Amino acid sequence: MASVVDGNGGSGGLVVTELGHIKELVTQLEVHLGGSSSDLCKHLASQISSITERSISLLITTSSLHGARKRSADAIPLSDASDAPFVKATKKRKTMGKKRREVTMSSAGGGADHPADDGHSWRKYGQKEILGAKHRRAYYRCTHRHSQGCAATKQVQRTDEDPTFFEVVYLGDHTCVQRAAAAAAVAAAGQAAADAQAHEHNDSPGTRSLLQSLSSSLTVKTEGPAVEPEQQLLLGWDAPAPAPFCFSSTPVTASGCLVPEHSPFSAPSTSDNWGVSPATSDSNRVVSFPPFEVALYRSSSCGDDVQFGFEEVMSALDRPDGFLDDLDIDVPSFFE
DNA sequence: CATATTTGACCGCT
DNA sequence: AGCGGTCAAATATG
Repeated sequence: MASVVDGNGGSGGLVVTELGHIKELVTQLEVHLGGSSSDLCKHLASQISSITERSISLLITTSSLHGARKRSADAIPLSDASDAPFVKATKKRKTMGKKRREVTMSSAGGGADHPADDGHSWRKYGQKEILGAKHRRAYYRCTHRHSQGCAATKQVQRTDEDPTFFEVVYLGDHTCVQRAAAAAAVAAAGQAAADAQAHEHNDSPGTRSLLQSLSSSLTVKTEGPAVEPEQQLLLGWDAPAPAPFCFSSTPVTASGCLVPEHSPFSAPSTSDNWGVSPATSDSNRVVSFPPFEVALYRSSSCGDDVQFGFEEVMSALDRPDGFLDDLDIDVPSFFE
């Protein structure tokens, strides 16, 4: 399932969070069981199922990290998300202790040779054949490494199982101010959506790939090649919220990431909890986000930004250092 | 010309 | 010694 791994041992915390969600959902389900809305019950049930799967997967992934942390070649994980060893210290900078986050995502629209844009600008600095892997791994660093000393890097590698998916490992936090890119992405998405709306049967490849790119950039790959929209929720997003990102001016429904047109927020019942960023210059385009993780974990990395690229949100899902460490559990022993 | 990518060499770790 | 990660010169791109 959701292959998002926090290398600082936050998985236990995530699992706890997920289990909390499950409990909450079960409670709701109980309330509605005798009631009128069988649809609601179905919805809740599928939420529970989906979150449970995520939790299980988290546990599996984590235990494979714990148990087979030596070399990647012999540690073929159940999910394809953890085949890389921990980043090792090399020449210049110690990378040990960097935050590590793994995401599996589909290729940018139409099977490009790179995953969808994540809102940051990256500069490739190397690639390597990796033992035991079918595809080479590419290494990227933040474009602003020199100008702003941003130490964020990422590694991108096609998965063995499905070459249209990429495993992306993010290392370190962005310390750069990267608002332009995110704003551009949002604006572009809004523009593309506006275009699509204007010409109803717009099939222009440019627009399509832009939208595809956007939507796939917002998808955390879960278990298999075929991903249910229900399962594409990012870890920890609150239950009834259908999508991690909502662009109020984008009427396109793609992969459950974008919302129906007239409702600014598609979350039916909890939308009033959502934080709303007021800040795109165009008042028509508003980025909204569920309050929970973003409010709680939105950390330091990019300052006071009001918009969230994919990376920002993934970052927001991370706990600040030390936070919830007390809740960290020894997953393998927890399982036994 | 500035900036990005490619690619073999290099380095540190196991 | 082998591997993965990075450097940096050469090359490509705009």
